[in-house]
Amino acid sequence: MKRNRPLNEEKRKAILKAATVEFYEKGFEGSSMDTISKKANVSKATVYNHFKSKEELFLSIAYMLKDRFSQSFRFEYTKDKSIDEQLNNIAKKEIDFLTVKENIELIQIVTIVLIQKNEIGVKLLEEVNEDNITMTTNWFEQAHKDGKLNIDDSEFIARQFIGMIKAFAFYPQLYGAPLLDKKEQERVIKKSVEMVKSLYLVK
Amino acid sequence: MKRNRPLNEEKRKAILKAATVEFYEKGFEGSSMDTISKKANVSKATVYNHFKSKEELFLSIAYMLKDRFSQSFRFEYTKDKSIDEQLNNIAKKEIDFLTVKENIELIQIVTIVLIQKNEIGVKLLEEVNEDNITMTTNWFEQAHKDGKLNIDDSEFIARQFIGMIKAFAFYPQLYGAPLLDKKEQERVIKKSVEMVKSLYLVK
Amino acid sequence: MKRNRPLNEEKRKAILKAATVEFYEKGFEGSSMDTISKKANVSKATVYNHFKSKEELFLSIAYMLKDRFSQSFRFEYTKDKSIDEQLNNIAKKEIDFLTVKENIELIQIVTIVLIQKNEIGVKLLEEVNEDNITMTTNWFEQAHKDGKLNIDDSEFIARQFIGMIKAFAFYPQLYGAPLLDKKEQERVIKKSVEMVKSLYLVK
Amino acid sequence: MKRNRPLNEEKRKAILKAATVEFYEKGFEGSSMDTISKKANVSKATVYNHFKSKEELFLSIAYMLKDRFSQSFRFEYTKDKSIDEQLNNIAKKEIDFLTVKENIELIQIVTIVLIQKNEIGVKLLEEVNEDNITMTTNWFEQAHKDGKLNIDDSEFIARQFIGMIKAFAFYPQLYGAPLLDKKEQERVIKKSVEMVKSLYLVK
DNA sequence: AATGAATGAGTTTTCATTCAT
DNA sequence: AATGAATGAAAACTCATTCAT
Repeated sequence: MKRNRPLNEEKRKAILKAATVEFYEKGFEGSSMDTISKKANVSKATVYNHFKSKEELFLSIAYMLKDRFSQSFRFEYTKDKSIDEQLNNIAKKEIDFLTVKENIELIQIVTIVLIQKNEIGVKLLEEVNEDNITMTTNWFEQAHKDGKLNIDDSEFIARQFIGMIKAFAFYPQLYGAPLLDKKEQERVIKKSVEMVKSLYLVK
Repeated sequence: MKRNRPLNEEKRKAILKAATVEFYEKGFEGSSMDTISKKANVSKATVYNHFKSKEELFLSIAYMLKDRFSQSFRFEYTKDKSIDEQLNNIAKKEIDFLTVKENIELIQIVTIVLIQKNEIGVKLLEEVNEDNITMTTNWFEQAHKDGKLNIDDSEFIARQFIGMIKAFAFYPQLYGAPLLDKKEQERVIKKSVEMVKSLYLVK
Repeated sequence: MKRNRPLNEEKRKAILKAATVEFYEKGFEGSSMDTISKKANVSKATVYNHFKSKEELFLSIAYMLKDRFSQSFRFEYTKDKSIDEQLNNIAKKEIDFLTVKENIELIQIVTIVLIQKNEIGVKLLEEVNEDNITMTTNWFEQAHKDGKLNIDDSEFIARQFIGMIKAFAFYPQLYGAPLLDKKEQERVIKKSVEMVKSLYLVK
Repeated sequence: MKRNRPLNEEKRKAILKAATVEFYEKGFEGSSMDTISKKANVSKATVYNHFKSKEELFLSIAYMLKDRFSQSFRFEYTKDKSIDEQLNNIAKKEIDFLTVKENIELIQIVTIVLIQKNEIGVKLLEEVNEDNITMTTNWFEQAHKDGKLNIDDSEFIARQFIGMIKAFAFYPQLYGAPLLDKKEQERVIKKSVEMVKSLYLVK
């Protein structure tokens, strides 16, 4: 008469959810398949039916992160909008992503593994970051070509710009600092844009 | 007649060395006292004679980091030198510390633990970071009082300045990027100083 | 195709049996889960699947003792039988329980733990003993009310009566003396009953 | 400059004292030479200089018990005093010994080991008990020869008499019950003597 | 005689994974 | 697909004992 137990796809989701919480709270090594299965209200063997190892379970979560990021961080240079407006948009997109609690948690999870160099997921987080830089680099390059910015090394500027944002909105949070509130977000955006304009804008 | 076996202080050092490597490679949870003792060529019980738990062993290493940092990151505002020169010095000190492989390794070790929120070493790394910011904030405040910089929130500027440096010289390395070479170091210093001057210098 | 290996309930029984022997031979502290699992022909982890700690395993055994005792030591005062007959019955019940080798072993196991004051099982053995005394006290009280025995403190008499029996049939055995044979049992019963009658019977 | 550390014989005593406490609190298996040496404020190696093993240390303590008992439990039948007076004396000696906290503690320590059948000290406690019984048996035999008591099996009576006393003053205490106070002691003595007289005194 | 340091063997317990049903 | 039960391997930590000084 065991009712109320999710089946199939529901079980899969329950496992992923439980695992995310568990990995976030205890890291990869600190988490146990036993606890995960209990939290998901599912037998341990069922976990193994869905994910063939702890590593694969972890990777599934990591890829959720990448997908989520890829979807939210898309933009292209356009002549139709001012440099100021476009820079503001880019900064906003970045910050929006980084001020969602769930995203930071996912990043923390993956970061631990990445730093531990367990090989798992290393490429993954690199990819996320490079997507980020590449996209921004392209934007700066085109702004340069369009004669709006005075730039010699677009990738350096891209890293500088993104770096400034992350310096306030990401790295501290990685170490447990609280997410930025609206006002702080706006200030960071404003200051980052100002910096680029002040240093590189063609007058 | 067992000769050639290091005694006492030497064993302690051997253990610390082995543990540093082990923690670096596998993180706190991933490392085992068994492996550490073997790498140090010492019995497991000896490790426990010197450090009464895995946690204490880890903390001993973590405190080495803090000491090392505290000693190398000291400076004060002076009217005798130009803003430019002083900013260059601060940036250089920061980067010098961050381009020593051993320091980055120690930071990585502590970072994992910090993110895992194992409570161990949480305060420690916070302290290191806050020392850093406080010292720089003070410097900016005094430069402001001295009428050289046009500033409203010194702490924000301090974080912006240190953040810029770390964006190139620390966070990527935390994720496994190679340490900066001399040329790159100089460029980062130059650009960070330029940014501050360009935004806040009183002309 | 591993056949012939007992499953489930059989394993549980095998573990309990092995543990009983082990605890009996070496006491709680002296026994190891390793040895127990080997004796039960079961992996150590299996032992832990069935009993979540050494302590719980021990308690399971201890409670078997209590149940066994509670079931065998029940009686009530009745006017339909003579004092002599009833006292004989009580003594016999007590002695019957104490001349079963398995019972003495269980008591020995629990006794060690009790004396070591490990808290485990302390209450348990107290309960067993108090059941014993309470039941007998009640009997004496009713015999007194019925005008058959001349008694001022029924609990003292109960302890005296049970104490006499145990002095021969329990305490020496606790220290390794052999169980009483039939003849000895009868003599102890006879003498204990005689003592009560001689001291308290209303003539 | 380490002062205040006892030397030589003092160290020996300190070790014995610490060990007694430790064995009492945790039993033989539960105690560790490490803790004992620390409690005695002495190095572990020093403990081994005085007692070549944990077992020997334990035995030294056990023999203290035997000596103490032998010295306090001596008496002989005499025609010069009444049966009543002599029985009272015997019971008193027994109870006096059993109402000294230290003695009970020593007995508890040895009992655990005895029950665990670690072989250590088995003979020892048997000896103590047999001394006890033998001495009392002799007394009863002579009282019988002297025509004062009507007895067929002096050893049985001796066990009955001593058993009655122990039933109140020893076994419960072995299990943690509080020592008897003066009034209780007197009552037990009185009732035990009464029992013997009532059953076996020649009128 | 005394000790600080060292150690091999052992302790309880947990884990990722497999297997029979 | 789902599960209860089983397990080998490894984890952190402790212990009685030895040895060089």
